[in-house]
Amino acid sequence: MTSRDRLLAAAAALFGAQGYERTTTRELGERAGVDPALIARYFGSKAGLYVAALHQTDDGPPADLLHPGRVAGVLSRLANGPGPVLSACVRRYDEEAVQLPAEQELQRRLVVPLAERYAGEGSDRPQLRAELAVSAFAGVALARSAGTLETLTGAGVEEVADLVEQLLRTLAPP
Amino acid sequence: MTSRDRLLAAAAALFGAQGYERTTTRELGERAGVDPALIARYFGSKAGLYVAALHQTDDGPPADLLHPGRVAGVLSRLANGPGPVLSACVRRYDEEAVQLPAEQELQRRLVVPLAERYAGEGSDRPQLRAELAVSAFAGVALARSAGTLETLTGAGVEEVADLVEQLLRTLAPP
DNA sequence: GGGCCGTGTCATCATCTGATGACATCACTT
DNA sequence: AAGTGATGTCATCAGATGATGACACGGCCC
Repeated sequence: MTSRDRLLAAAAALFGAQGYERTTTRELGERAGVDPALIARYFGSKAGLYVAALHQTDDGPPADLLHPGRVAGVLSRLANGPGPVLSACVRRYDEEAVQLPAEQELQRRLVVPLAERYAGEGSDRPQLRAELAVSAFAGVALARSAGTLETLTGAGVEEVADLVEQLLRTLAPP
Repeated sequence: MTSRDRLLAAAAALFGAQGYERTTTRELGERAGVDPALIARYFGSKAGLYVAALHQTDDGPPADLLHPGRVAGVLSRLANGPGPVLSACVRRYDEEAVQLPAEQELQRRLVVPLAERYAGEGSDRPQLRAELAVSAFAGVALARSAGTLETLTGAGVEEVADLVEQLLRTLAPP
């Protein structure tokens, strides 16, 4: 594994677990077992590394959140941290070079698929409903991984996923 | 208005709009028209000022989110920023002196009232349902105020409030 | 060997941030 | 007038952070 790849892996882990601002280039370097100056060499800047890491975990055309098991899947994958995409949903970054790509990923991976489902089911304002559903889901997922709400954090994935799916379905009236 | 009060007002505004870490003592001082060193004098530290500001906007016994008009009320009050309490729902603070009081305020103002309503309506796991409802609400409110999701941010308060109330009611099965 | 390029190391910079302590100012009391 | 305490001002510190540029090493081709 090249140093570049090691940095990408460290970025995915640390940015995902702690968010962008709270992750320092020194932490990234240490985690990757690599000199932090290599971030500048390979990605130009910390923001560049963030964007590269964002586009790295790109697994094909995304399924919408109401696809069976998807909510539980995302929730359990969040055990190690909220991930960069959901974090972007509830907060605004100072640097445009970070904010814009994060917005696009959020739309592409979560909002658009859900909006298409809602539209297909004949709901009005499918885009609004989808964005509302995604932000509600993000709230639950982030709160769960933040640990601020003890009962929510302690509950099982299936139990939470069930309730969340009820919510998402509520937004698609027949 | 004393300098102390000016600092409290600035804290409520800036911490609410930008969050704790992204607000500097110099900003607080400038906003209050006061020397930043006074923060240390009156509140001991930046964290002390945060906690004081948190407990300041303490308006009696809080109504639960399903109280008519409450969702819309909170949403419209969030025009100037997410506020310190909701922000605490989805992120964890490094300093315990900040994290713990924020958790308590969140429970007292939003979770407990809703849990009592759910319990009164005979739902099982009322605490879990309440925490899930609050975190979902926080996600929507924060996303709306962050502006990451354009359609959600652009939608009217009443329209969003209607949909959110549907969500909260979904969590209380008859 | 000699030149060249990809890779990595290191020292260092400019900036920001929270905090501190010395000092000044002013009102009020004695 | 002298003392005292509350209030405010200022310079400055120590630490962290992102970024940069000079330099070293190693492989490779001519």
